[in-house]
Amino acid sequence: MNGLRARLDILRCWLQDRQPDVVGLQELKLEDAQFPHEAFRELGYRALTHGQKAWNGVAILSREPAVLTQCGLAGQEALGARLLEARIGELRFATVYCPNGRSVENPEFAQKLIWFDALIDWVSRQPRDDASVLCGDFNLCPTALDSWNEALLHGSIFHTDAERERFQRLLASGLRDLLRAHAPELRAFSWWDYRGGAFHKNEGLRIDLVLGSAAVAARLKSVRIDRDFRKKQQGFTPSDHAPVLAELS
DNA sequence: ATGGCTCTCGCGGAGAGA
Repeated sequence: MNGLRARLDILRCWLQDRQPDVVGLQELKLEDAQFPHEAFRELGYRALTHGQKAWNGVAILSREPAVLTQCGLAGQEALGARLLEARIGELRFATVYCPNGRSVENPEFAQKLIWFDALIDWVSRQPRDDASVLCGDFNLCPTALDSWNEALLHGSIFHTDAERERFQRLLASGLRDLLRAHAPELRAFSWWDYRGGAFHKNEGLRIDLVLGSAAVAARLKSVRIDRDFRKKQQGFTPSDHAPVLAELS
């Protein structure tokens, strides 16, 4: 996202073009009082928000009424506003902005792992038979297939065994990586660095994921990464992340 | 990738992102 205020125009284009029912947003970089509810209301969406000044921040947009069920990850508030969950009809929908970690040597990396442990605890306590979705910016590549250059980057940030072990524990708690459920061997990225022409060289990472419970996976029709919106749209600067779209029956 | 963009805060340039 890189800031909702800076990306509101291109987000509006995307909502109008793709017409999603429910959306998870990450990296709002604004306080709740600054959230542009009216802009979304005009497009038919209501919003739940968990923001903070300048950094982080998550939101859920929906056409149907949403009931807030979780705001923030318990015990991890010091790492910022990074988790929000709501019930929308029969669907439990959570979105996360997982910590970056900066580098393996940085103290923030250890904090990232602890944050993931808290996320796994929270997910593990949820009912197994729910239709539930957990989506967002996970700031890790689940497997070698999800990186443009595993040989170069293995062991560095997003590519460590410690991060991947956390991700496997999330899956073990009863979630499927929906893009992999739909396309086990597909090489597809969701993020490309702004610098050095990385997008045009397809030097990207798949770090933006939609996870779903068995009940959701059974209803899965398609998942795709909306690469077109990593490009400039109507003169509006894109995020360095592309949206990920999952279609359920 | 030893950091070549693009944000935020706040009025210059530092810090964060991934």
